[in-house]
Amino acid sequence: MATLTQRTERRANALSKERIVEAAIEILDADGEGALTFRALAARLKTGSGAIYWHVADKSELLAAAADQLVAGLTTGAKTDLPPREVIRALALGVFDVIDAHPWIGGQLSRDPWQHAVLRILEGVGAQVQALGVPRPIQFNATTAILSFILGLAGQYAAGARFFASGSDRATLLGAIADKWERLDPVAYPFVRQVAAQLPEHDDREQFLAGVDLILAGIETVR
Amino acid sequence: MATLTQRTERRANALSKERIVEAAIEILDADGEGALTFRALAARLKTGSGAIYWHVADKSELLAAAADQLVAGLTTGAKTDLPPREVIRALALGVFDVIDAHPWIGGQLSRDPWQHAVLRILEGVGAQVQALGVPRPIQFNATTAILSFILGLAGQYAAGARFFASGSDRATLLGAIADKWERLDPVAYPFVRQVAAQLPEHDDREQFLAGVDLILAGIETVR
DNA sequence: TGCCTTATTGGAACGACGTTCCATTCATGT
DNA sequence: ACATGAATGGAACGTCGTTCCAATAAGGCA
Repeated sequence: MATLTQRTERRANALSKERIVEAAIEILDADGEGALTFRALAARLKTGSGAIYWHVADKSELLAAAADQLVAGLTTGAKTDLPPREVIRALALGVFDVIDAHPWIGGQLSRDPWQHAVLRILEGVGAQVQALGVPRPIQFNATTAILSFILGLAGQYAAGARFFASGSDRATLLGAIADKWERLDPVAYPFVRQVAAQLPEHDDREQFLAGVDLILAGIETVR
Repeated sequence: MATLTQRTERRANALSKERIVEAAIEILDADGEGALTFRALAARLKTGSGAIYWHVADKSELLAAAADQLVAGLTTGAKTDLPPREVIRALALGVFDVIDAHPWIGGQLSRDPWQHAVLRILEGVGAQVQALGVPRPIQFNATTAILSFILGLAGQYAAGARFFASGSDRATLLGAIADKWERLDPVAYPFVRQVAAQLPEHDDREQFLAGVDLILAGIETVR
């Protein structure tokens, strides 16, 4: 164990999984998903790409570790003094805000449902579903329904970030899509044409919360 | 227009977007997402990769076209003689089955929510939500809730396909994950530990349908 | 019929990526 | 001091999406 303590300080400014993940998050936040390469990472850490592989198995492990670090900040600080329903809403909104602040997480979460970060969300939601008084046989289904909804939105949000990153501002691009929707065939796409007007002005966060509430309302009908 | 007709037959066995998309789907179905490269596509079509770019802008357009072709088969044959609730269930199950049969579509749908294939699903669900008698202001939110859930599951299913493709059979791998879940810290992960046992034996399709029903139940509370 | 024009083709080449490899460095226990 | 092994850094490999361009082949036109 003395060996272990020494091992972490063998060199000043030693490389470590923590420092690598930290640098990865900085790159991802600053320049998006596409900017995270082992070359860019090595440059930022002033080392070679080979050295990184001594601490991290591959890129997917690195991304999973980066996502887990940010999701952990959500689930460990959860409050339990609120009613379950409110805890779920707060947790879901927390995930939304993390994705909003770090859009690359959206892609990462929806890409691999078995990473630890997703497990944290599953536990956070599941415990509250249980506390909600949902019968045990359907707790799993109810929880994964909420989780799937969250991950679905995560993916959409990440795609949005990729899209809006390219130059023009959000309102203009959404307006362009709304225009396209309005010019669709009225016979084949009546609904899409109708909601096109709401697209540029709708609030993602509000819409997300509405979805969570809808599922919660559904869960309460079987409680 | 004569020119146009001739253009399509200028050469025998001429390359076309249709033939390219068809070949892409064959590769994707046979060997999965990772197998679709322009080199593999060119080899199957007995041409060069450069020629493909004459008919298709880039890989994302190709994937979107492939996904759209399979989703179109679902939404165009939709029945309207059933109650809206049943049409939504049937449509959702249709999407599930397409993803089940072609797991690469799951990744593609969740990666880009603005592709035409997703628009088709949005229209299919939205029209029925409308028919369900949902008040107009919340039709958009209700529809995107269902859509997000479907896309979330799509992403998870695609990840599952990637995972299960690697060697071992599904039951064994799920059992291994369940084992890992059961060995988690009982204080931090009580819920996950409890549902671990259900993991290897649960039916994805049934769980998916349960989620759809949950959201539908929630929608009916605001109808 | 023979040329000319242009859409289309096929494959070489480019730059970037994840990953592997390995000679080198450096703190440590002897 | 010196041998050991963890850790490093950068070259090199194979593959990918994409670009580029010389070669081709099928009309229209003389």
